[in-house]
Amino acid sequence: MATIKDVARQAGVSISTVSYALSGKRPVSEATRQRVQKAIEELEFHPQAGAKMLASTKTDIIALSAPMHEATEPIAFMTFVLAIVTAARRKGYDVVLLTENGEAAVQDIERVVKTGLVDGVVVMDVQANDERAELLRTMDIPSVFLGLPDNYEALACVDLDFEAATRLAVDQLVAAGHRSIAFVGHTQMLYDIGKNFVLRTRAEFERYTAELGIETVFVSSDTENMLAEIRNTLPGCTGVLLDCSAVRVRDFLDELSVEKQRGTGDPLSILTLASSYDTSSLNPPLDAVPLEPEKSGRNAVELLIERIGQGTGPEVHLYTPRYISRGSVFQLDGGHSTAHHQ
Amino acid sequence: MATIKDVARQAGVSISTVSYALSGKRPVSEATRQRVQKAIEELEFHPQAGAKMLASTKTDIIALSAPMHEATEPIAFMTFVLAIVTAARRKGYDVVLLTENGEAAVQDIERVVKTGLVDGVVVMDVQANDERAELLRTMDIPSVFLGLPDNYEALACVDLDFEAATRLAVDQLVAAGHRSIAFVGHTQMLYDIGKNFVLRTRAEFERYTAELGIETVFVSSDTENMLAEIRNTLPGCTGVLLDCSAVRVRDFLDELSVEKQRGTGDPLSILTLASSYDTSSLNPPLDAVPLEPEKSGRNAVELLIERIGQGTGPEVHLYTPRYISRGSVFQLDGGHSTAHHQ
DNA sequence: CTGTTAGCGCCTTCAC
DNA sequence: GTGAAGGCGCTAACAG
Repeated sequence: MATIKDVARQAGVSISTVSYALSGKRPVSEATRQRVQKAIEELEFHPQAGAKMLASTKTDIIALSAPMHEATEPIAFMTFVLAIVTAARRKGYDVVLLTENGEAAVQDIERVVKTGLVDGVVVMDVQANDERAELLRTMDIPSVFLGLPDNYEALACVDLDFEAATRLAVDQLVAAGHRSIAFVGHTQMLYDIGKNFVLRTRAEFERYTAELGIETVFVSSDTENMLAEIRNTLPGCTGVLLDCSAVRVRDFLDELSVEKQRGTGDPLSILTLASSYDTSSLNPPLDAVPLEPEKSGRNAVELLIERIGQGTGPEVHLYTPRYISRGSVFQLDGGHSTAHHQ
Repeated sequence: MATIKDVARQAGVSISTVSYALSGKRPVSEATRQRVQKAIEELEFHPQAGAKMLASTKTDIIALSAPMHEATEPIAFMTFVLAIVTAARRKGYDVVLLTENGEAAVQDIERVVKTGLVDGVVVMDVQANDERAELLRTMDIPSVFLGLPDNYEALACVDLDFEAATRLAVDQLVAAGHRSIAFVGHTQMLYDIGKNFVLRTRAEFERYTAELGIETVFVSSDTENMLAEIRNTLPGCTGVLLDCSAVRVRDFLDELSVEKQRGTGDPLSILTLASSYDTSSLNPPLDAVPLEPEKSGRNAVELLIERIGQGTGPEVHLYTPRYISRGSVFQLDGGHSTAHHQ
């Protein structure tokens, strides 16, 4: 295995020149940098990760705390992980994946940080009362939360502005003339374990619709026949906001299609909220206020790396929701589709 | 940050004694080991990953090559990743996740290996003609493939025993009285490019049914209407073995449901072979000889770690198939469901 | 712009 | 059963 010493000898320069040619932390003349480069290639030199870590306390590795549990949604999980790993690699970082949850997640983070394995931590699947927030607040290592814990003091977080997203969705329905709206939420378990954005979304829906004087009903996606439940509880309902898993969205559409075949039930305007899955290939394609995992994942990594370099203070980045129109929200009176927005 | 030196001083022993107390590579008297342990806790000592790597060329990290592409199935991906990370952590290893595919996947593996970041590599989503096989064959680092590439010479692989799985599936149908069985295979392309397990499964089906004197027909899942093809070619057919993609399984069930509504066609016993997807939530739920990601993922990691320790030769581990009964295979004569197996 | 050199923290061979 | 000491390969002062 070739070492930096071999490269130095081969290129006829000193060890430090090789090091600086590699890191760019000191100017190196073009001529010598070329000779160094040539030697590196000839010897197939690869800087040893361990030696670099030891000497510089930089590892070029970040930890991704992605706790997995019963309620983990495969598509969202995969999309986030892919976005984060891809963004990290683009910046020259590798990712160690931590999948434990609860107390074990805390211990894993503690371990990789204290042993100096990682330069920073990305926290996925943030709970309202997340134990990892308390840990990282006191831990003197850069971290970024993908989601907003209740107490986000002294933390860096990036998240969709769920309140704004909820209002945006409601606004679309209201603009189309709807005054009686159903909200299909997540499973009861998610509310119980205190998953933050799930709670915030539902709360904002209720607050905002009340403010607008809209009639509403909440249906959790544990409900066997969600549509029937809506029809029974809120007979005048004309719009539905889906804030649940991709699977249950599909189930809901199935129920709707059965209803349509039977010829019962008035048409419903439908849109999905905070969807991390693709709503364009559903039948019918659905309007959406998407979660955009790729975007937030990338943002989180970039923010983290910025902080690894400079170590700035706490900051919460709530990104503005976007509305994607696919024709599943209809004007209530005229029966026309709403204008298409971006 | 406490170093091993601090621990040594605090415990009143030498540095090497601390090191050996930690690694257990040399006997240490119970008394001193306790003093060392106490000092470690008091100082909150955490061995530095980089220093350990440099000195020992052991990293306690493995790479997981889990290429992600358009066709990646979220559930299978998540299940495999979880199984692998969990198994690795249990053995004291961290996992760096590599998500690139194609040539970039090869380069990523090369990089983490050459820089000495990892002690071994687990290869997921193995293709018939996988570029990573060629790389790792020549790479002098322990690796384990989750799946069998065409050329598995000099490699360690863990996979389902597809021959045994095929026989198990056939046995179930035969035990239920079926003597005329259809085999719905993969697309013709997969057979043409010579994908290993696909060929072996089909070949074993034909060999074994011939041995048992069973009447059969093979239908590739390229066939437009698979069911009609079976009805035409093998009118007496009473059992179907599905060895194709989840999508085509669903299509087949749809064809069957149409047939049932028309009232034509005798009932068929159905079961899936080597399914990595959930067959319990299909309609109807299907008997299965599953692929079992959790099990093979764990096996792969354990085999890898064994090889990191001892570096043995190539080996192919084919694990024994399991039969899951969900009532989709009926007793031919009495019309009773078969006994439920584990 | 380049070279010299002292560590980084731990492992491990050698001596006792 | 324990200690002493020489690296592992690289980074980053310090010195020109």
